Amino acid sequence: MGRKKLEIKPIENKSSRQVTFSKRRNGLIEKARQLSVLCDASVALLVVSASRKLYSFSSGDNLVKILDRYGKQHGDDLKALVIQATLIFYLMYKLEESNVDNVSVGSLVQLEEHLENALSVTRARKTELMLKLVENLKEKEKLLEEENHVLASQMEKSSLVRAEADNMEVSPGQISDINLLVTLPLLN
Amino acid sequence: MGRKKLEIKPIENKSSRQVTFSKRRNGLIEKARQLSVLCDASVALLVVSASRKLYSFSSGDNLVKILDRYGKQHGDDLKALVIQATLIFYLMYKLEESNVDNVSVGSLVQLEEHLENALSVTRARKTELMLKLVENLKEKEKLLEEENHVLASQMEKSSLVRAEADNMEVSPGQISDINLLVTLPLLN
DNA sequence: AACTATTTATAAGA
DNA sequence: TTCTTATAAATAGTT
Repeated sequence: MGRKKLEIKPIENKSSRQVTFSKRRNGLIEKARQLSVLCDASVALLVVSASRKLYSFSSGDNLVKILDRYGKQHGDDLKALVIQATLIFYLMYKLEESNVDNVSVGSLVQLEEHLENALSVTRARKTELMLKLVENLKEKEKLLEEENHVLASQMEKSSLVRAEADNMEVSPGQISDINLLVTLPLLN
Repeated sequence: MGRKKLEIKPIENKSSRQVTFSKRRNGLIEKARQLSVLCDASVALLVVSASRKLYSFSSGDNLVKILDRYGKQHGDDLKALVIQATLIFYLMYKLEESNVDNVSVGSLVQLEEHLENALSVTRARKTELMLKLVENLKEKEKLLEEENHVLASQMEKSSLVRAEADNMEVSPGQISDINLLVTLPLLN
């Protein structure tokens, strides 16, 4: 929306990229603010420029509450992780916003609690996944061993059949289907 | 931008609020995407509706790298906390994005590491703040004790002065400045 | 979900 | 950066 239609692809010219960034960043933050006010929504926005400057917006205190409720409503572990993380993000945003010297011990204690929670959820999830992984591997191992066993016994049979074939004339009809099935994989 | 100018204040009507939320949320996410593409910026956006549904956007993998570099450039503890949190937020967003069953043990191990880092930074910061707090309190205590001491000795002097005044006639010139200074606070 | 009259955002220029 | 302005884009109210 300007004098010309702009394709959405990286802007090559450095100075016009800088100008566009400045304008659109402001626009985006304003839009985020409007959405939160108009629709009673909680919005957290984080923008990092190419030159590594950090810009952010977050709607009021109710975010923590809403996310907390959201977390309770959705029992899923992984979602809970996201909620935890978002809480932490939000808390830290608040910490950054306030003056460094005004950071209360209380907020840090709260933050520590959130981190510990997130950590324990993460560990539980990791353990669960690893147990599943080990189980799967054991099952695979078992199947492979069985297959091996079958193959070995079939190989034995097959060599017997070959030995017989070396020693005597056999009509085609006498070669069993089983022996065919076994010998085919052995060709690979 | 519509048939009428809309004031930026909470929309009362439930259904039009819902419709506006849906439209503007999509618009916001699209704008976030455009900014990240046009200007080589990293953007993370999180929206929680009044009905507690979660919508989010995050630009590509480079966010982790950029934030990491940003963190190194800005040594400040508190900023580092924000970076850590943002990393966690980003990681968890990525986790949510991928299918639950596809979450690798590796990502969770990585996440655990990040959480542990954030936790230790938080603890260090908390300890530091508490030590400062204790120091400040001790200093205050010391000052108050000194003040008390001075006041007590002055009270003693003052009562002596009063006793003298009760027992003898004194000309105005004989009341020393020191005694005046002492007696004035005692009037409060 | 579409439509469309308006408002709003913004690209280019200064 | 900041302002201006022509134009593109978003969207409020309507169907």
